[in-house]
This record gives sequence, C-alpha cells and structure tokens, in this order.
Amino acid sequence: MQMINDREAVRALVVKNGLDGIFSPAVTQKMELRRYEAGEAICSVGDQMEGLFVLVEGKLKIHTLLPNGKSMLVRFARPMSVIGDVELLHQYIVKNQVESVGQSLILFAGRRWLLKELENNAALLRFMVGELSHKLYTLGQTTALNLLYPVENRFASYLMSLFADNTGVRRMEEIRTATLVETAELLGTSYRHLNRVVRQFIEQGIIERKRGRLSVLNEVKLAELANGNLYE
Amino acid sequence: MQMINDREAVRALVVKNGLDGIFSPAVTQKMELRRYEAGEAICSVGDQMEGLFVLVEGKLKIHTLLPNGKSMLVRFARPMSVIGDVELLHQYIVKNQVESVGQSLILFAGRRWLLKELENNAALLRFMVGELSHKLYTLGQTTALNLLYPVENRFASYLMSLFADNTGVRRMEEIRTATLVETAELLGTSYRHLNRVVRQFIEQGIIERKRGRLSVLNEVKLAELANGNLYE
DNA sequence: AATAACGAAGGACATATGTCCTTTTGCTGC
DNA sequence: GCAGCAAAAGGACATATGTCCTTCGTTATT
Repeated sequence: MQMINDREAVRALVVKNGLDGIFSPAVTQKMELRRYEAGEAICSVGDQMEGLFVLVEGKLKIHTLLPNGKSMLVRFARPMSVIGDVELLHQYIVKNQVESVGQSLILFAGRRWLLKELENNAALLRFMVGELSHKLYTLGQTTALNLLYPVENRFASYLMSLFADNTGVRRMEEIRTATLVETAELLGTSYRHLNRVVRQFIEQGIIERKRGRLSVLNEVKLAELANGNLYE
Repeated sequence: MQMINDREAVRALVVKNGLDGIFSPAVTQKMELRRYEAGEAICSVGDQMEGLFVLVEGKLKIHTLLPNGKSMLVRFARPMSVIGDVELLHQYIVKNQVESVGQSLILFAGRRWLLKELENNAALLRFMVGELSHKLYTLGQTTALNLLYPVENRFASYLMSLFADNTGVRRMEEIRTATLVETAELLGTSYRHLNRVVRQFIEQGIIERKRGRLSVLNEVKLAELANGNLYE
C-alpha cells in the first residue's frame, strides 16, 4: 500500500464522489489517499478495523475464510463502495478478507474521527444506513445464488463479474490458470471440480484454454448460464 | 393479526424496550401494537414494506424463497428485533418471508412517520446502523454455515435454535413431522434427505420418533453437532 | 372390525461434488 | 534439443444430496 500525500487530489476525489455532502470538513481534511496494488489486502480476517475505506478507483474482492480453510466469494466492490462500515460502530472483528483486484485508489478515514462524527451527523448516518441495507439486501441474493445453483452457474456468474465492467468495457479477457485454484476456493468448491466445469465449458465452445490461460469465446452463452446473477 | 388498541400497553412496551430513547414521541404515539398468531406472516416476498416492525415478544422465523420454489432459512428473531429496516430507506421490495413462530407481539411504526424522522434523528439512525451491521455480520455466519456444513450439522443447529430459548427455558420439545417437510425446505434440502439424517440421529440416540413427532433425547450430542452455531 | 385414503418412511438410483493420485504439459537450465 | 521439475489436467472412487416411486402405518369412514 502506498500513501499518496496530495491534499489536492484528496479534495478532488472527495468532491467528485460527493463525500463532501456526507462527511464534515473535519473528517475529509484528515482523509488519506492510498494506493493498493493487485492482490494486496485492504483488511484480513481477525483485523481490528482502523476506520472506513472508500473505494474511488479500481475493484475489490471480498471473501470469507471458512473454518476448514476454504473460502467463499462474497462479492466484488466497485467505486463508490465503502469497506469497514459493518465493523465501525460495534468495532467488530473483521470477518471478510478484502483485497484489491487490480490497482485501487482508496480514501481512508480513521475511526477516531468517525465515531465523533457519528454522534450527530445525520447525513453520514443515513449514508451508512443506505450502504448497509444495500449490502444486506444483495448479500441475500449472493447467498441464494451460492446455495441454489451448482458450480457451473456460479462459475459463469464469476466470469461475467470479472470480465464485465460497469462502464461496459471488458476489463480482462483472460484468466491465468494459476488463478483457477483461487477461483475454485472463492466459489467454495475444489479445483478438481472447477476443472470439470471448465472442460465442459470448453466442449460447449464457451471458453478456450490456451497455454494455461482461459479466454471467453461466447459471452452470450455465459450470460445465460449466469442467470443474470453477478457477484456484486 | 390482531390490533391491540391499548395506548398504555404501547407506552409501557416502548419504555420497557428503550424505544423512547430512539424514536421521537411523535412516532411512538403513532405506534400500533399487533398480535400475530403462530404461523402468521408479518411480511411476504414481493410486499412493499409499510413501516418498521419491532418484535417485543415471541419469536419470528425469517427465510428466503428461492427461484426454484424452495426456501432457505435465514434466521430466527427474538425480542428486541427489528424487521423492515433493510427495506425502509430505499423502499426495497421484501425478499424474505417473515412469520411468527408462536404468538408474537409487535410494535409497528408507519413508514410515513419514520422517513421524516430519518431526516435528522441521529439516535434512530445510529440504532438502525447498529441493527443493520449486526444483521450483516451474522448473515455472513449463517451463509458460511449453510455452505460449509452438511445437512446433518445444519439440522442440529436448527433443532438447537428451536428448542433453546434466550431465557434458557426449552420452548418446545417436540416437532411435528408435518413440520419436517417445512424444515427440510428451510434447511435448503429435500424431505427425503432430511429423513435420512433423522434416522441417523435416532440410531445415535439423539432424537426419538413417536407417532409422527420427534423429541430430543440428547441435547449435548446435538449441541456438538451444531458446532456452536445457531440460526439466530 | 374391515377398508379406503392419506401422510410418513424408506428403497433404488441419479447427480453434484470431494479426495486422492496419476498422467500430461509446459517451462527451465544446460 | 533434452532431462527434469513443477504446474495443470484428468482418472477413479467416495460421499452428500436429489428425484422418483414403493411400502407401511395411522386414521377416518362405513
């Protein structure tokens, strides 16, 4: 993680994301701008959250670590998303791993300043209620997706989530096979089984395997399999 | 559902549950006291939430209805719990079925009064942030439980949740077999499979089957299987 | 009491997924 | 280009769970 000491940039990002209408100047003036590299962790299970993280650029991957050592994908976060809102008030211990997918820019506000702010800043509180209820609402969807659909559909949803961007631009068209192990974990399945599904997709001409990399050939079929569900 | 027109009772319950420190008198004076009978629905999927429900007595069962017609248990709610907080701000469509397990007493506050209240009642907002973050936090647990553990353990957790009360008193010791079908749905499995698990439990002397009813014999073993997880 | 009707329990088989191990592939250094 | 290694792919079998249908027991009806 790299700290970017550029108050002007902070101010610009705060305004651009409408955070000036939510946080008091006392807080925004203390905000830090941080850059995280691909794969870098924003927070890990067991951590004590030091504050609130606002993703302003990039993408984050959020997943739980299950007791048996496996993990399960919870969701991806895109700007403008907040991390740490769940833990803030009750100072819960972090339960979900959060890491940067590519390079990400994040505004950080320390807990110390926020708790004071939560005393009577109705705008911030309303903002948090909005964020939390949205997360709760969508987590329900994801949960149902995970319980209801077989790996085949979940993997399709995963690919759609990776390749599609909110701008409509495809961010990546390939997925390194090394990532397949990780992907399997995220989907809550074994590499072996995911591999079966991969082969099945290849046979159906949906994806292609090339020197340890996968590329999507038929985005339409993929979307069908994903059933309109995305991990976000 | 039966409306109980007793302002004194409302006031007493408001005070008893500390709601007078959260809602303005304008709201508490408009609150309704409602009684729901066993099995009665507080809200159903697709509903538009009319306001906030505060459970002050009894127990509620919350579950999703999955696209393929099956359902999955989300959690049980005990006093003091809030229903409708997720949907309130964004006026989301109800996605989880909520029904009374036994007889329940609920305080109801209409959306109309609440939205005004949310403008600047920091206490209410903080209360909601607390509720929402707690729900989000625990939903993660439940999700993991559902994905990670086989039906055997989930069923044990379910039984523990049904039989144990926060007062320590066992509420019920029997479960009608008719309910087994429903229970299977709630656990996201088939009646057939649940039946296998039931038989297995019987063979292990954990429960007993008598004229279409189940009773718990060995609560200790059950607790072990539940792994400390409860659906609440 | 005999019987019909219905709900409960269980058998048989299919499918999804997990575990373990073997084979194959691709890459590295010489 | 080849030996050898490590990663990737796949085979074989085990387990969890789903689906469908049959058997069995209880209860209501005559």
